[in-house]
Amino acid sequence: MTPRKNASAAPEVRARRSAHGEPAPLPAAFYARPAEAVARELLGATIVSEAGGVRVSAEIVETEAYVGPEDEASHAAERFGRTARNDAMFGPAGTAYVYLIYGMHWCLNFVTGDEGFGAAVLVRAARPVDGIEHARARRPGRPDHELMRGPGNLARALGVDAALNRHPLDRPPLWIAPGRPIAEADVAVGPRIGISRAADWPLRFWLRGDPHVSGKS
DNA sequence: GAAACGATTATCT
DNA sequence: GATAATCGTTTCA
Repeated sequence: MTPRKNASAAPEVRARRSAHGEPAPLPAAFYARPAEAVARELLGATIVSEAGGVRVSAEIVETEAYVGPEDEASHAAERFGRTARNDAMFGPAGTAYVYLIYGMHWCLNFVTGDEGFGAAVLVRAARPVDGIEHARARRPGRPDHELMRGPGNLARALGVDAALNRHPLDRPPLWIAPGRPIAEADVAVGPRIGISRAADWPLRFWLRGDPHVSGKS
């Protein structure tokens, strides 16, 4: 059987700026492509969160792609179908999918591909840029390079929880702006972390050698 | 219904 | 390296 086609149109994404000098958010078209391409290109992009009324921004340094119904490690794998938990993953590209793992940690994902397809990018780690004092307050006792290291920690430091499930990622209180371009030589690719099925698929992307990346230090 | 598990993290030995 | 924390979802009877 032929797998359903994911969207593949490559949008022209330029870092336009608003009148206030801030980069315009990435448009929905950026996300309406295969999850692995979006995951790679999100490296170096900026997350801005105003959740909780305080502003925190960070540069994405680690992502994972969950590529569609054939991906057995995905919450949107074919054997699950569309359920109450994973429903947001089938929503429009460029919206958030936020879920609770191990009963205590929120994980932030960006929905990719065609609406109804079921793919997303998990944001695993970032480097705090602005509002780091607020991130420290949410992660007391942690050194700065661990504030957003790991998906649960990142969500905590940014104030992300279920209230942001399905939120469009081009507007407050949570949006993504283009960041610095990352050369291919600085990008590492390998298997995803913490999964048992499709454990060898190389769908994790990170900045080589960056101390804010999760995993072994 | 009941039991097991999970896209994790912190802490203990 | 091993394990507790903690709860919604999934799996099994």
